[in-house]
Amino acid sequence: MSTDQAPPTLEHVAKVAGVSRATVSRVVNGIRNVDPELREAVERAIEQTGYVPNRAARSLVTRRTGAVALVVSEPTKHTDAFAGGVFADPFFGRVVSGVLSVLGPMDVNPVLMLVDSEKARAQLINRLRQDRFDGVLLISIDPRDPLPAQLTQAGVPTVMFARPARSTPISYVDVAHEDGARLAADHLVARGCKQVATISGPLDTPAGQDRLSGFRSAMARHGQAYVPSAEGDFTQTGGERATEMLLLTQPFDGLFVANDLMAMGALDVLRKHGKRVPEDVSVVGFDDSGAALSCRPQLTTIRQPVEDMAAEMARLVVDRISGEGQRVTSVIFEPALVVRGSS
Amino acid sequence: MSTDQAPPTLEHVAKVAGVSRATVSRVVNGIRNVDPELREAVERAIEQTGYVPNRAARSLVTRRTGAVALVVSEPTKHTDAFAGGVFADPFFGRVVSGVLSVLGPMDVNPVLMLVDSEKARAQLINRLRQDRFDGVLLISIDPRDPLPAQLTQAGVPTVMFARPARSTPISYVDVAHEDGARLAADHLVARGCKQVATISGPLDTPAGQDRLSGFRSAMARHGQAYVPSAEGDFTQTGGERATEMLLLTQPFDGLFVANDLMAMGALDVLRKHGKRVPEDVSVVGFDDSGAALSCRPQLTTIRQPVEDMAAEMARLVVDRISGEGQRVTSVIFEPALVVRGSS
DNA sequence: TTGAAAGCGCTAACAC
DNA sequence: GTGTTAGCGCTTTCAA
Repeated sequence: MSTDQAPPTLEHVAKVAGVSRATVSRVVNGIRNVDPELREAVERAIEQTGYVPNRAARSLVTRRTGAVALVVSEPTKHTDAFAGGVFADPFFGRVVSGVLSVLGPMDVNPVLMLVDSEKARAQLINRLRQDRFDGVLLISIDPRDPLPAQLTQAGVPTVMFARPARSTPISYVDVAHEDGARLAADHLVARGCKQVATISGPLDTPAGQDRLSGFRSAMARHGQAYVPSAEGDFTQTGGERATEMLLLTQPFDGLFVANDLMAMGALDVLRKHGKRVPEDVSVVGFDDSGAALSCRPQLTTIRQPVEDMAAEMARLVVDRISGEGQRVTSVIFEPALVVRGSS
Repeated sequence: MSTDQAPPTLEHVAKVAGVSRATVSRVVNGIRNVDPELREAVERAIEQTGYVPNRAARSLVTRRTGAVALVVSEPTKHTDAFAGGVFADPFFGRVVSGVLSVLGPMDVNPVLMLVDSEKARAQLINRLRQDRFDGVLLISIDPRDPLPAQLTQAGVPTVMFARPARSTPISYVDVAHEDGARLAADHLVARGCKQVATISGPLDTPAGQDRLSGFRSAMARHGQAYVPSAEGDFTQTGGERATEMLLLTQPFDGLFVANDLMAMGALDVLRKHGKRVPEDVSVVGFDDSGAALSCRPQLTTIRQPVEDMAAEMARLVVDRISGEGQRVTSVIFEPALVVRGSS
């Protein structure tokens, strides 16, 4: 009855069932060529002993660990983890939630790793060489991140969340940024906006580029040839600064902001300048993050199905690991307009 | 030059260095009794071959995996992962960040697990019996969660984030809830509030209880014998409802809300009822979560050093695993008042 | 269809 | 101090 008794082994089960280790192994691994009677005997023995296979022993021979790494790759260490950092963003939790929803039931658990330095990157590569992970789920922030290319080259099954900035033969899931931007444009026009402007994300990121170009071309189709824009950095302060800039140039009655965090900043600045939202300026954000709900007025925004995307990302690695999905694949999700108070 | 060449083994290194496997093993594991010259030769050979120890092989013999589980234990599966769920809360990311800050450098990586059903719980216990984790970091939401007791009983080194509702001999980190509540009380009184009220958390949770009782006793010391209160559930809507209730009873010019999310809801309802914050009612929240910054006015709140707490939690498991910290321990952190616009 | 036996790469006695 | 050796628990040829 002691707690730290040695757990039952294959050998153990074999003895109880009166068969060889090999047979037990076959049953455990669901290999067909086993006499039904023996199979049943083995199953009873497993039940009886409470046998659970030892993963270390198994992966020593199979060279598979049944583990995938969930890697967050950030350019530099953020000193204040609270203010900066992906982790502070609820987005991270949503990814985790989506990933867990598919991996959990498969008995695969993601191992969390933060890569925020050269050293950490080397360590990750090492870990992979130790056979510690069968695959990698990668969230990369920095557009100049060498990690996607390194993982591809190392031959590690990898799937990214969002298309890498540098063109790389790697699988990823993403949202149709242009379509989202178009939804925003259509909505603003439908609300009667005559003169719209936009705050873009960093233009060295795919999301920054695509949301801007998508918005511009949609507005062009609506007859507005020129859309004033200011580049932001996806942070609240960045959104504030960009709004100030925009306010200096031309008047506008509609504003598309490339993410919710910046949109929050925009809301503040607009209020400070005596502009009422949505009466004077209609605002649309992007993401549908928690921020969209916590500001006043609540944000009309473009929803990214983050959990679904993360779930798909997990499915893709699992497929690649099992050898089913050999080719590099991308899965693009459609965003949706969520109308709230800001427009 | 092929990518999938078999990685170098101990044997390999031993041959290159001209010593036995045992010696290489000693060097790798930093055991002292090795001739400096040989040690150097071995180190060169390791460098040269690019050797990295195989964790599976190692843990097969040591019965240690060098992995800890980061378990989030929720009562039931939340259908809408976005709205509900711990993961949507930025708090989760902050915990992850803190945990990673100590585990990362130690080459230990947390394995993420969500326990939201009986089945998942059984699976976790199984995983532990497979020797897959050396320790567990547990975030438990439900006050009736049997997991803390189960892990204790199973003899797994476990450290919890926040004191368990059911008294259990288990290690944990927590914040001094009463002290935080006292800070809030002192602040409200200092701001000139004459009649304060409070919205508590669920009274079946330690946080709910302690913040309420701490606030009440601090107010008693300030001469306010009775503090009207309404019980909330730590959600924004819960905060709204509780505020409505409170507004029906007696007037108040100061309000302590047991967490920021509920405080946000309170802000909305107060505004709706024509109460200005902080002119008519001073509001203080608890947590200093992202929500505190994203509402208007920004929340004066009691800051929990979540990252530090999480980091300490990680240190505690590591100590317990290495056998240094054998006794059940608790580490309590002091909260701090953060003054912003709401009071 | 089943069993015997050879390792997977490592650590830890134990002998030298 | 160093090497030899016996496993850790499992999968997987290879014979039977």
